[in-house]
Amino acid sequence: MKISSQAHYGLQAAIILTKKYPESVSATELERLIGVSKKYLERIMRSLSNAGLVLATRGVSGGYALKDEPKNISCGQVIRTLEKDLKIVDCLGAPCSKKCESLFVWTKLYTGINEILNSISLYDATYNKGE
Amino acid sequence: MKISSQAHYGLQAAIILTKKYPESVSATELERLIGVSKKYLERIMRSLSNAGLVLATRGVSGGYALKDEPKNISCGQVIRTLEKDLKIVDCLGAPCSKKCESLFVWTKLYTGINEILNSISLYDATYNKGE
DNA sequence: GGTAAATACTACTAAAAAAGTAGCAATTTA
DNA sequence: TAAATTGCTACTTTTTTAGTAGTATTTACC
Repeated sequence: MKISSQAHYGLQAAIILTKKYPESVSATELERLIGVSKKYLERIMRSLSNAGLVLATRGVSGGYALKDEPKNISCGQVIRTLEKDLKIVDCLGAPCSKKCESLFVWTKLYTGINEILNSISLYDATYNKGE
Repeated sequence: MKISSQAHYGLQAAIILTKKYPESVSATELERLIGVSKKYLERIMRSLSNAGLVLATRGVSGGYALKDEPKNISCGQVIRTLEKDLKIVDCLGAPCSKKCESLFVWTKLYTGINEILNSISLYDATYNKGE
């Protein structure tokens, strides 16, 4: 029940992009700000780019920028992209062989987690911390 | 962000104990019902017993029984016991070295997960599935 | 046109965590 | 005393995660 380092770094990066929005930020700069290898961050950012949340620009003075306003992107979108859709148990899609009686609980938990993360926009995560 | 097999099996077992409450159920019978090795279940049940949620009785005709009424035990208690307190990121207790800006989100998520699981009693998990 | 700075992609390795097994000890009932 | 049960601990195997490395491609600027 741990958040992966990719989701952790990815959300940090998204918050950084929020602060710079609509400018773009290179992996080199993210490395400096977050303290993780550029190569690893590149892969994370590429996932966010493939998911359509981030716009990647190549070449000198390129980098990564949010593709939409920070109020229109949720933390859920970022985290689901980097965390295998947050399926907390395998039997959420296909029920356990041994008619898993606890499915009700996992479903409620899964739904709740998604609601929470969908309700926090990147803007909120960045600026409304006191709320 | 996966639930561990221990928490999964443990909740299934707790639901079985709920159905039999206040009778006790042996690991051998749990093995038959859940389809996982008795030895593994013993360890899981021992954790629940050590946590004070389950009463373990040794000897012939012994087994495991809920220590309190199913309405008074929450799924949160069961799952926190088997899932290292659900601390989804390490920096929940001690903040990241790199002043982790995403902590706000993880805190909200952590709180929400606990609220959900605390709000579902074993009774609910067993009988109120339609709700 | 060349060079430097940037992302894209894939394959690989190493470390950590989780899952599950095995064996023996202790307890209890009959 | 025997059988059925939980208690404990150490071990092994498997899976997952984390992180690295190398090469290709694109772009801006001189």
